[in-house]
Amino acid sequence: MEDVPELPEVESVRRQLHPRLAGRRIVAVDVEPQARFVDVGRAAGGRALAVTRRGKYLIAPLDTGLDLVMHLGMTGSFRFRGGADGWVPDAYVRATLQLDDGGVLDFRDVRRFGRLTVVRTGDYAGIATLARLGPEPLSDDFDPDRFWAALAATRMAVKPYLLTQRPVAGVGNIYADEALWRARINPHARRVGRARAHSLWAAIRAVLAEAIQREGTTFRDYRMVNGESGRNAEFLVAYGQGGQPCPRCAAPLRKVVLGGRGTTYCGSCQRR
DNA sequence: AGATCGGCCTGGACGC
DNA sequence: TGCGTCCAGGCCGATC
Repeated sequence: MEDVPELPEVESVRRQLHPRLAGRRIVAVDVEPQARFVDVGRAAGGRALAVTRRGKYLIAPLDTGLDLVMHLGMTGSFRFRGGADGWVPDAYVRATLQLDDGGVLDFRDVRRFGRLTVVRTGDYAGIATLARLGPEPLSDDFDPDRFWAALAATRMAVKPYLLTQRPVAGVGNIYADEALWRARINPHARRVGRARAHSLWAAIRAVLAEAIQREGTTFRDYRMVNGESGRNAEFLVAYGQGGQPCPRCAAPLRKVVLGGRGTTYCGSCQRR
């Protein structure tokens, strides 16, 4: 069971990172040499205008015509040194930003799946998933009929398709299982009609909005910038609940591998 | 072009 | 106790 950061976790990080980073000039950058860190040194000298989010990506536009694009991967977190939370850097700090107000921001990432990339403003062509990212689920751009059309246009099973980030941005393994359970859709389903697509559309929005209110799901690794855990884990009804009775119909929840990912669902009340 | 699959990376859980 | 093996998983790139 892994608490990989998805949209609610990344949004919770963004809300704490923005006030500390926006308006600050990045004085120096120190990254460990690694393929997943691309051109990060170019961020030095730029002033961060904001910290925004698209799907699971954090984006800090700089006043130098560049964007610092950040992805937490599986275990990534941002922490400031010298704060009230008592954070001190450990062996898992992979990158450090020095700010003009004396702030020192560490990017900690045990498994090194996180990515930091500096690109020209808005030029995401070299970041394939970001370039093809679907609409933000909690914005008006996420339209139920367009979502239905996207599901109808693929031959993939619905859950792996959600994980591609193309029909909608920011849904990962945990919230895909939760939303499919709530919409009563079997994750293997390859045909999703209009009414069911609309149910899934609503379920995705509800599941993500509730998780944001609880500042994300922490099992072990996920932390916000202030070091605190999210409070959503105890509200999960599908993910990680294999073998437990379905809260809706009491049949035991099944745990399978689908598209190479652990998947928990109710074989009784989630229909193909 | 869309779909599929292996690889990346590491600590922790598990088996003997 | 200690060692080996397996597992988790977002994204990317190669391949069909």
